[in-house]
Amino acid sequence: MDTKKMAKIFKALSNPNRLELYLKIAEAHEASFETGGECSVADIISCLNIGAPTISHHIKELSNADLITTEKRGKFLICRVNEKMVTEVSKMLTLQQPE
Amino acid sequence: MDTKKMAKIFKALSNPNRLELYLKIAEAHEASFETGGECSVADIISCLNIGAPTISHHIKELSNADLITTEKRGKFLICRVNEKMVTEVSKMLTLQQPE
DNA sequence: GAATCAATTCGATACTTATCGAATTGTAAT
DNA sequence: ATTACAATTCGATAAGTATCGAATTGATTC
Repeated sequence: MDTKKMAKIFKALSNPNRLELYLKIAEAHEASFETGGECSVADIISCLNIGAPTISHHIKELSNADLITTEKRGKFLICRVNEKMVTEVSKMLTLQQPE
Repeated sequence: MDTKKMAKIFKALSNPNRLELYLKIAEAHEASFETGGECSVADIISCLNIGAPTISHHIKELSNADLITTEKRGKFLICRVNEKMVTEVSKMLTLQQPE
């Protein structure tokens, strides 16, 4: 991964509200027994105190950085973490060699 | 670590030039046999194509986010990665439990 | 098809910030 | 003390962005 792409990923996580979005999605991913590993935008809106347009914008940034994937299901937009990307970034941060 | 602090760390890495600064310092850290694990601001200036004032600013941001530590030695400012912080962030990113 | 709810788009605003050149401080060498 | 070099501070500018309210699209239900 080049540094430009890497910087984009960190930028996506650099806003406190957006980071909370990511963490919420990541928590749903961890608690996959209860949640199925997924999390709708509506869930996020109801638990964070910011407007829907802003959240929509943030979701797009996370998705654009390939940190999450999204899937439209009926009225809802379902979000999941892109586990592969996240672990890759985590390793680059600590300069670990890819396997 | 709270999300605000975490966001600050990611913000520090969200600028491509600043990320290159960090990676340069981190590489010196890895290659500690040759470099002693350290890296001066002068080194960085000579290998990146941006002005000294900008670099000074970036160094301060990295340091402010506790990603690096600095130490004045003679005319030079010596930078090192704060390994502890980096591994902690890396774990939070992937939601690993602290040990 | 009217009403409802999820989500997005649009336009505007206020705020932040990356970068620069010029000037300054601080340290070391001559 | 003068010169030289490392780094910082200052002031300015241009670009980016987080957020909002209003309006819109798209899907579901009645």
